[in-house]
Amino acid sequence: MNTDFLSHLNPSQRSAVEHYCGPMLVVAGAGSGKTRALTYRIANLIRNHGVEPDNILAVTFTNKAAREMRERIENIFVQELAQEVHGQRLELLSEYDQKKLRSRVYKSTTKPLWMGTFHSLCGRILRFDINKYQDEQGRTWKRNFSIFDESDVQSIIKNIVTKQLNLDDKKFDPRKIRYRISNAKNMGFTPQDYQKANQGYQGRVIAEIYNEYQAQLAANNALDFDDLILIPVRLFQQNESLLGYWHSQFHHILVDEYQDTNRIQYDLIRLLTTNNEPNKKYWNWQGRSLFVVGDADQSIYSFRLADFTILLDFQQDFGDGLPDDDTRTMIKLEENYRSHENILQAANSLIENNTQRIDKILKATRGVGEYIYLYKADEEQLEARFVINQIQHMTKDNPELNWGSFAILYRTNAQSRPFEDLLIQNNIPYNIVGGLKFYDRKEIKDALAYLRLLVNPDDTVSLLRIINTPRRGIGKATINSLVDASQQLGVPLWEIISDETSVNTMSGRAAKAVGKFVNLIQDAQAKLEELTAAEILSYIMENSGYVETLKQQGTDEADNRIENIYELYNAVMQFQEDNEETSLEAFLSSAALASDLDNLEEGESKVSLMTLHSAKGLEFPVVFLVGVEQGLLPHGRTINDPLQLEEERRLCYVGITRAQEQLFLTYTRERRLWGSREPAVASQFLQEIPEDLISSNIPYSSYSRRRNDYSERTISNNNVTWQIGDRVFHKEFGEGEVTHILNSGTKPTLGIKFASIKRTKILSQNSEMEKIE
DNA sequence: TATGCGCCACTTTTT
DNA sequence: GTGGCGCATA
Repeated sequence: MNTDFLSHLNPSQRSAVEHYCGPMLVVAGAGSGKTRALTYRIANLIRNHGVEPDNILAVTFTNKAAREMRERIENIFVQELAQEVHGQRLELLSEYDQKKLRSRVYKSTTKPLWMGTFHSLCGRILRFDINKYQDEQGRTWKRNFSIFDESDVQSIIKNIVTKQLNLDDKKFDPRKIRYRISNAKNMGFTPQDYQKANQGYQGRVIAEIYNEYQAQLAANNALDFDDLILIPVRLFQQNESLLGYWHSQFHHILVDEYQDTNRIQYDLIRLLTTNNEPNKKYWNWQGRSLFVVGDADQSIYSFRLADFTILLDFQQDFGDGLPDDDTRTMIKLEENYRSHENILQAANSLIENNTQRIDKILKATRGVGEYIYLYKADEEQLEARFVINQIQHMTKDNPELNWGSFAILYRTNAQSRPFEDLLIQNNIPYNIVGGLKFYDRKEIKDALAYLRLLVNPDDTVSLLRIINTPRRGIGKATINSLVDASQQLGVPLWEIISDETSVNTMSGRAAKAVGKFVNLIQDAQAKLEELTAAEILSYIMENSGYVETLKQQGTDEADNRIENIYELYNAVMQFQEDNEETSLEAFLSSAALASDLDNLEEGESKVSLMTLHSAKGLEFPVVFLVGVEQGLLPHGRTINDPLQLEEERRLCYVGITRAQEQLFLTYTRERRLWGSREPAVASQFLQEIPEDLISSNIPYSSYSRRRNDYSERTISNNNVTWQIGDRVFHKEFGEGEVTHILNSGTKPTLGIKFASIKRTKILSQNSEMEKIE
């Protein structure tokens, strides 16, 4: 058995990769090579244990991560095949031979893998089996279901609140209700469950809205994001033989970013792993494994009910039934291959302030590196000016850096604007993740609505979106009477308008317009079999007059929209090239689940701008973490809740650990919020980073300024006065010397160098330590 | 029936 | 500062 390809893994990575059957938790710190462990594990299962690729289920956090992992696995096998078939390295082969080998590996190995996000994988399962599902009210769905996006969902809920139930949308804010419903689904609650758990008027009303919302989803033959996971779980709970089928399909299950799974995702994994085995500890691991990778310190999605205690409980949940031995079912990866030591020390010191964590320390492998630079700007425009200046100078002086080496990370999307403005002014190419997504643009949503309607005529939301777009003389009055008819008969709107007798009851002009629209859709539907998805798109955009109407407008905006539609056409073409399953339906699913991050191309020479959440899993040579201020990071909404504050700290930790070579932290004196200027205060997190790691002598800046704003010489608390140089005795760490005094937060804090530990400790003064006089 | 203007709330993070 | 929505007007 050839295991050569595992030779460049470190011992911990290697034992994770070579673990065969049974449960395994890999606690993988930032930059410790967890993606590598996952990819090599999958390759190893196939290569050395003869596991069939389609018996492997691998859950990633983004579509992009899935794509990258697939490529990496493909490379491993293609390289090996090159040796085997041609006796030389892949790079030395002709392009034709390389392509041939790739396509062989793709067909036999990477394509059959079940790899993707929870949402995309569940979507795939539902395309097979959703017709077997019935909810507690007897509602059913068909396999050509639509996936509604957030704005579709918002407008449905708003409509239920204000129109159907005549409620005050101040008291019942549709956004908040949407959030409640989403949470309920992520807990696995039906409307009835929700009402049981939330007694009283509020609970009753929300349960009623939730119920009506479900009814409308069913009427549209549509699902929301949460349903994609909730419905498979319910389906598996109600249909034993179906669960049995999928359980025996997936022999080896891998879950990345396990700290950010929520209850319903956990339920799904548990069902698939154990076949709904009631025993608390699952034991039947013959030929099976569950391999999860995560880092509780990087759990940043609790707002969508991610719960890192699921990770902490893994060994209890999936113990192998043998006497407890932590090391058999857990491996820690603590060696960091990404960042310089200064950066890691800053990250370690920061995260040590959290109480909710497994103790884990990142060990540096890459040398000390430069100081972390801290910069205070007068206001956010100057903060942006500073960052862009640094980027320009650094690229000029360091040939190894290009625009793609830099990332600007922030807490909220709204902070991106000043950076974007300056990047545009200075002709610096950039990629921004978030903001207005491609698939959220009006013209793209319109085009997709046409396509959705073709595939799923029950999708009334899409139908209403485009029935009079472009204008074709079907006015409000006409639409209202048709909608009334469909509601009275309990029949989808499309059935009403495509039925001749009901159209005949309308005025001649309206009837003619509706008839023409129905013909347009039916003609396109008739072509679904013979034309490709891309051809259908261009057919419908042409024959509906959509593009023509834009052309007539002749404005820049209209031209832009036309270009975006071509862009969509290109996206469909690309999809057809990349995937075996090229149906319109498959394209629509992937478009609905596409995230902005998926378009971020690595290797492009562009500065990256994104939120800290989006940056998870990425790395950059130079990182600017901007807006490190109280109210922003930690965010103002979290400051009063200790648990949420810890999550903000983890978010800051994620930001810091993205940096490979160089980290800049910036904040401002004053920031514009909703038009008015507000004074800003340095983030409390800055005080948790040892001062000797930080410098304010910024390399390329005339703005450099001494950093003494929050460093005092003495501090008094509980009648004890501390100054730098004082000796202390600490219960746990022993003797040490005060090296820093930090005094701008709520609690006075000391930096202390203990003889017993290498790093400077940042501690608030408490009973655990005494001053030695 | 289409357009345009003014008002409101909005900013936490996303598959 | 801005995007979506409702109302008034031609």
